[in-house]
Amino acid sequence: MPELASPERVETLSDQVYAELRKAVLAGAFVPGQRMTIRGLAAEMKVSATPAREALNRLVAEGGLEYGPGKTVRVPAITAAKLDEIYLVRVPLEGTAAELGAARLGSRGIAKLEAFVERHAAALDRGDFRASLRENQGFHFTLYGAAERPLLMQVVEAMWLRIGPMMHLLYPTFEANRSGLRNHLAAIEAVRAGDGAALRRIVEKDLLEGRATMLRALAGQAPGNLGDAA
Amino acid sequence: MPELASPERVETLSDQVYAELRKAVLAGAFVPGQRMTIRGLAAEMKVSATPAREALNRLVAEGGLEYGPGKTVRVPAITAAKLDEIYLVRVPLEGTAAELGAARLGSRGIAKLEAFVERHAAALDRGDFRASLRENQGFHFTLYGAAERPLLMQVVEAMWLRIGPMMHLLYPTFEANRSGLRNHLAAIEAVRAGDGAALRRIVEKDLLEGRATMLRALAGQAPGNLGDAA
DNA sequence: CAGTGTTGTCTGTTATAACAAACACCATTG
DNA sequence: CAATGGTGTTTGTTATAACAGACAACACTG
Repeated sequence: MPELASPERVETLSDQVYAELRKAVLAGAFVPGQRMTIRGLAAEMKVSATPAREALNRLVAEGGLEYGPGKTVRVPAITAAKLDEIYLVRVPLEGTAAELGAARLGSRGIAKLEAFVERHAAALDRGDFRASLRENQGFHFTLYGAAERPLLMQVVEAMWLRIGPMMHLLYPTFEANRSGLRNHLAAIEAVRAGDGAALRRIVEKDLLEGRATMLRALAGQAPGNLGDAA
Repeated sequence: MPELASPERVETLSDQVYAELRKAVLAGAFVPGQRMTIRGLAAEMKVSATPAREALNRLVAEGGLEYGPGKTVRVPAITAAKLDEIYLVRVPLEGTAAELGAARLGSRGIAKLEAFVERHAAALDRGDFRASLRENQGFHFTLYGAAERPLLMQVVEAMWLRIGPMMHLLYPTFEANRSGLRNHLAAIEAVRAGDGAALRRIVEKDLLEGRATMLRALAGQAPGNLGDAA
């Protein structure tokens, strides 16, 4: 037996299209209201309609995309109510994930968190917004991932997927990002101190500040909202 | 214009198969470890492979089914760790949903809850286990649904979907169901009193008692577990 | 009798074609 | 010039066929 590599797990075309699409949504690559077509996606990814359709439907089932009028698929529009609801779920779950994760992060894990904070700061310094989002995301997911609770993680990721398209709202607000950075530093301190309750409070604060920033941006610059509110 | 009926919302075959399958999983109609094939489902529902495959994949994306070795689809197996994780999510979210729902239930809503409790009791009295599960589910979903938070509801439903296949574990334990009934009565009292905090505590108690019952049943009668733990 | 190779069936995957509905555009008509 | 009709294109939906891999059974061979 020359190779021990995974005997299962064949990456199907559907999986690849889905993964690509998901990554794009998570990174905020699409603007809310944007319509996506099966054949359009298929052509772009050089596959037939079947895998494209499947990837689209899978993402809709997960909540990253939604059905518009008829059966067109589009990037969900933003409303304050939806944003509130997302945080209604995020706050308790990510608080829990952080607490559980902190207990399992070794010094190795803490070092990874510090590296994320460092790159996050650097990205902000050079004004690279996309990179700062990526590092922010990496920090959170590393912390939560240490909890090794796949279901919890899956639900949290589903929430981030919905937040993705809202990210473009934050482009102008670098101060909020700076504040997030400070929260991350405080979180690392709490992890070091082994103070789970404090960590939860800090994570909640971090999330709620982000929520406030988004709500402000939403109220400010989106009187004519993109996409339908349905 | 002779008819004002919904001009959108065409129920596709995929939707129908999906809805049917989802209902079955939620009702605990499948035993964990059971394998399902695309063509088998297609034949049973008298459709071609395409809608069957789509329904299956949609349910997998939602977490109600899972991929086994290769790419076979099966009903997820039960482990204590998974059960714990489900409740890690359920407890805070359903507590929140209950609190929000209670504030919006009118006397009309309270009457509906009472009706569920009454039918629940009747089902237990005549030993109709399936009906008792249905009434229990109806009680919870009515309470949560009043909150009118579709996203919160969606996440909660996804959790119930995973619990569905475990329901058969509870067949013998009618006492636990009786206890659940008492919790529901207490919940109605808390709703009447407008005491959200108390309601949350009662809901949490209800859930954790159910969790304990399931863990006990799992430890007792499943040394040789069905399906793979993967 | 044990082992091995072959074959047939069943699996999911993917591309494709036929279909109906929705939509937009454009020409024709009032 | 405005309204209306038709037409062609694009949409998602579904069935189907071709395909490759997995698996089991069975027969053949040692």
